Amino acid sequence: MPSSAAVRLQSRVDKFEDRRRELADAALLTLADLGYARTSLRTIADKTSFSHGLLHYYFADKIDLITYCVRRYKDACVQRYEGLVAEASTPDELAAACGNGLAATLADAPLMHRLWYDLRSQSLFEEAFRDDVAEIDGSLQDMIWRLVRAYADLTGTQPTCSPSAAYAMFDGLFQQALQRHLAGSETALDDLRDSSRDLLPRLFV
Amino acid sequence: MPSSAAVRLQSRVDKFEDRRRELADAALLTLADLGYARTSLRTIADKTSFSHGLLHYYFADKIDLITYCVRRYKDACVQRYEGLVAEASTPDELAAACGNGLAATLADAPLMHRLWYDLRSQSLFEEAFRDDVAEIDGSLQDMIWRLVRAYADLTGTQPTCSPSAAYAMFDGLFQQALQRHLAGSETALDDLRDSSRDLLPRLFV
DNA sequence: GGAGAATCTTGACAACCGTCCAAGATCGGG
DNA sequence: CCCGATCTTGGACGGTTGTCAAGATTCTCC
Repeated sequence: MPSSAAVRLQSRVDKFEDRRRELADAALLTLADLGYARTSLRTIADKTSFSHGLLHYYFADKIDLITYCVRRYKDACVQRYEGLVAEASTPDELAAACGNGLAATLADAPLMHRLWYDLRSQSLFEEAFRDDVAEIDGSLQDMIWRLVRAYADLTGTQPTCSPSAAYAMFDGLFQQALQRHLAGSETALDDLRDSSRDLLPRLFV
Repeated sequence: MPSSAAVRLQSRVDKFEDRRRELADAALLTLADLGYARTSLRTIADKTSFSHGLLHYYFADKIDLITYCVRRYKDACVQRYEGLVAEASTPDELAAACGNGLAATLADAPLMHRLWYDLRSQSLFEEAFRDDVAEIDGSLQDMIWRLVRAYADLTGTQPTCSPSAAYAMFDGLFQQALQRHLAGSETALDDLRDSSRDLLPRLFV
């Protein structure tokens, strides 16, 4: 049983963490709208009801804030996608679910994905982003690889490419679809659905 | 035969264009080093021997400068890659040349490619970049598709994916390799070589 | 209920940005 | 050689940024 001091400490930490989440969720809207480079702590504060000092009270700096935001979102994203893909019982069903899942994920919150790619690009320049980006990339790669292995189980065959290559190709399709979708293309989502459905079997030849 | 006035005008325009190129090439070094968001016209001026006013004399604004720079580089890049791939006479040779070419391109100037991906990400937020990015993307997609068709000719088969999907997948591999290469991975180049060599035949099943 | 810690607001600060401009340097044709 | 066009410089301006600290407010616990 924890001491009462420990309980107090815990609840204080929880409260701090809750508030962080609250601020992050509010900030995420502005961040997703304007992107990393164009968003200042002041802009975020103006668009919410918080003061700019408060953000600095809960987050060490801009980098701390944005990585917290994106990490939070991507976790939810992976979890959601896993659900969409879990039910397939034949290879074709799984391939279709893969395409549908990616298209649905993209359609659901394109601006969030845009922010993710923004953050990943920034990490190529800003050392401070690298670790968090690598971790998110890793979780996405795992997500894709679970999909590939599920397909392998259903077909009784073995994939002929590495996990990172599989992730890279799906990611390329997804990123291009996002780009076209945001540019107003009507067919971007359907193309993503088709091309990612077709990609899955290609990984086994 | 042009009038003497026209000759003078022409030479003046040429001179202006030459100077633009000269400034752009100098700016490109700093831009590739720091990325779009972190680079100001003043920083560029400091790192070169030009004044910041001069940059503004030859380029309307920062966007004008950076798009000019990247477009200039990517043109050279496409031309170079085409040469590397032109000589293959069997499907396997072509696939190998494809992988070697991409790896060589990446190894040659990773910072330039980093800048390109930075620019492309910014274009998702900044309307002003869209047209130039779309044009560069188009030329890269054409480059890849010429490769795919050459492979089709050598094998006597037909590709089973769209030009944009083919480009997206190669681009995904390339981007991931860049990311890992810059993070210090020893195997990134070899992995790119292998995975892109393997990708080519996958597009025909 | 009041002392002390926490949460939050507000304003100030220096640094930096893109832009613009006036004045000096340089060049080229007459 | 000189004059006007072109090129280049460097500084001034208004605006924005991240950071910080001092004070106001709220909460917690005795």
